[in-house]
Amino acid sequence: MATIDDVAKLAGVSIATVSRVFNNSPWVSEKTREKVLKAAEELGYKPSMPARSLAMKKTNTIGLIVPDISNPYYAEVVRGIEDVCNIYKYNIILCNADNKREKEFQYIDMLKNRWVDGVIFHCDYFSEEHYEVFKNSNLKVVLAGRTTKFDVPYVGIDNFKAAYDAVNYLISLGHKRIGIIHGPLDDMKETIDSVDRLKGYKQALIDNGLTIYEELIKEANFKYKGGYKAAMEMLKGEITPTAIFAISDIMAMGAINAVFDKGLSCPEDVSVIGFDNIDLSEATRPALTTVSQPMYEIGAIAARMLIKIINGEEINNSQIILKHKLVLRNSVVPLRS
Amino acid sequence: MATIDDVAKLAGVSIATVSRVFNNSPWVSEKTREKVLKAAEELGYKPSMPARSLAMKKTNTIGLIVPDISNPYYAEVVRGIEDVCNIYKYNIILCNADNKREKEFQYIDMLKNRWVDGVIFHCDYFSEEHYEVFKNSNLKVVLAGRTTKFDVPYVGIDNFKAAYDAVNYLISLGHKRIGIIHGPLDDMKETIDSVDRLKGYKQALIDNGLTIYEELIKEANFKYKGGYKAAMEMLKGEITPTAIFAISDIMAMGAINAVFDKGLSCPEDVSVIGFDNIDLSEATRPALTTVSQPMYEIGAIAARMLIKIINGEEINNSQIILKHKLVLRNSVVPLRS
DNA sequence: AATATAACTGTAAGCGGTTACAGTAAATCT
DNA sequence: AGATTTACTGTAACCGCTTACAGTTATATT
Repeated sequence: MATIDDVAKLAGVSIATVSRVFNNSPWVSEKTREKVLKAAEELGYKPSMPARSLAMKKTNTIGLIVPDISNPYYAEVVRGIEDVCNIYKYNIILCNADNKREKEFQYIDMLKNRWVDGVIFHCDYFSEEHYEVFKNSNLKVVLAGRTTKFDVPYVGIDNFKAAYDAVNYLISLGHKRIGIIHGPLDDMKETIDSVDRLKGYKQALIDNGLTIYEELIKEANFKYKGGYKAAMEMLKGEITPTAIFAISDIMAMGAINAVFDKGLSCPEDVSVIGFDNIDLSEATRPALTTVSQPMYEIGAIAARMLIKIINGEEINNSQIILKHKLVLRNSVVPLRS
Repeated sequence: MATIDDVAKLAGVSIATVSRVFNNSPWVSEKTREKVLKAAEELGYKPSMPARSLAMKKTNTIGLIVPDISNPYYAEVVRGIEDVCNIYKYNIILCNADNKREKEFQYIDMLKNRWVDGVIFHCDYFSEEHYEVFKNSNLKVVLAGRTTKFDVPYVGIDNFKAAYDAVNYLISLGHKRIGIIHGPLDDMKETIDSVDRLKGYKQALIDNGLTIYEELIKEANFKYKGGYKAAMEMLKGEITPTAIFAISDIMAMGAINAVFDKGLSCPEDVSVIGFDNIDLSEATRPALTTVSQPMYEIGAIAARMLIKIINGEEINNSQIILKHKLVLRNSVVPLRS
């Protein structure tokens, strides 16, 4: 690979001048600029990022930590991030934390050593420990799809409200025995999707004077099979639901199939409502009614915010709650009397 | 951030010694090693990757170019890559080429400037131009999920054979009017998934003495909606299929729903077979019969191969064809007579 | 004409590491 | 005891780039 020295030699100038040309410094005569560009062209020269990073203490790289890239929700968030990074010439180091705390910290460490300009962090729960680590390493960070009580920028949604709305909608259609399939709860800490959504569910029941049946509250793992099993158990119980709220679309797909495999029909016997509004949520039969999260925007806005922070620009509001909305399809109907 | 100098000073040794400690050189006394480690600990020192990359001309980074990360197929391949890179301490720069040639080349250029140690390239078609670019830049590359006639390492499957097997299976069950939903053909170049699978489809029909109906050959875009529309059109035609081969599971999901929405039933009236065996292929009702690709392995093996190449290890076979297999579920039944 | 200014260009010192080579002290050999 | 080897440690050059500062011209000002 040709280096800046080669170009300088061939163009008959100093390396400083070559550098200036490639950094669009205005203090270069047109003639020199052309000479340099021609020499560079001839040698196929492009500045070396590692060298440049070292000299400028800037890598034009951001780290991206997600729990599981094979989950369609995250994949869509990543698309949003990718698109804006592309515009601003940032590159992304992908870190799949595999839902493990330990791996998250490993990755944070690694990203720090790599001098990434910032990181977008999509975790299940932003703990005090996380906060400390980021603060001490003065790594710039913004949370995607997650909120927190700490003073850290984020862009997410109001999970409590979203769940509340979903359940309220079911109640408004006459449903009284409403089941929920949630995810791992992790000590009931706030700002965990599962916890907030479960709370929203309960609050909606309470506010409408309905009973909370523990038998209708099941935990699963955010996967298709988990949703299927949880729904199956619920349907086998004493108290059977007339509607099920699954806190991810994938789990809702499992629930719908469980309803069928139990010999019942959806939505006639049991309504099912999901969460996320992934691409495939319209592919189920019945098509899935769900709470839509703006996944792409979460990613895009988080990326844009991070880049602003990196550039030292002023941010008016660094804790952003995006709007969710109900997407009505066919998996939910009024309770038949 | 503490530098090697700080550590050297605090430990009372030279920077060379510190470097040796961090590179596990055997020529350091135990006492010195401990001193250095303690000093490093105290300062929170970790070697800077950019500096190290520059000095060693090695970044421990690989580039990963995929057409679309939000496609579950790629997501799974990426998981395989991620897992082995993690083991060997490589990091991944994610490049979403968005199915655009131009972006692919842009990314290749960028990866070169970043001195990545190698790239895993998952493209639709590995052209001569690609070949030249990689050869001239002497960037190490291995193709994932793609084969080529060029002398470039790859790990993929035999798409022709896989499609042939799928269609042959349908024929063995008595089907004669078999439709196919393929993807973009791009001038019928070989080693493009769509082209090879379409050829396999045709060959199976020919070898069994069956007619090829042009009306039963539809193009779509590898998405759910595309599969739905293509199937819909096919079912509205003069000659209606008794079985449909969709060359991706997502499109097969669309096809199944099209069958239902046409007032027919699957598999009783129309059998549907997919391709890939993504996670959700068991979530459809009927559960999808499909040709399984070892997606995770494609990624994992490609990554392992690339790392070997980077390390200059000898590779006995650098063009690997993995086995596909039929996964029989419920969306295909024998033709009723 | 002498001086000040503007418009460039080059020199050299970093950035934070690695590593060839040289140097030193202790241990072993003859 | 002197020579040789072993085990470690330090010096300094280098990786490819940026940039402060110091020139060097050419042009404008007085």
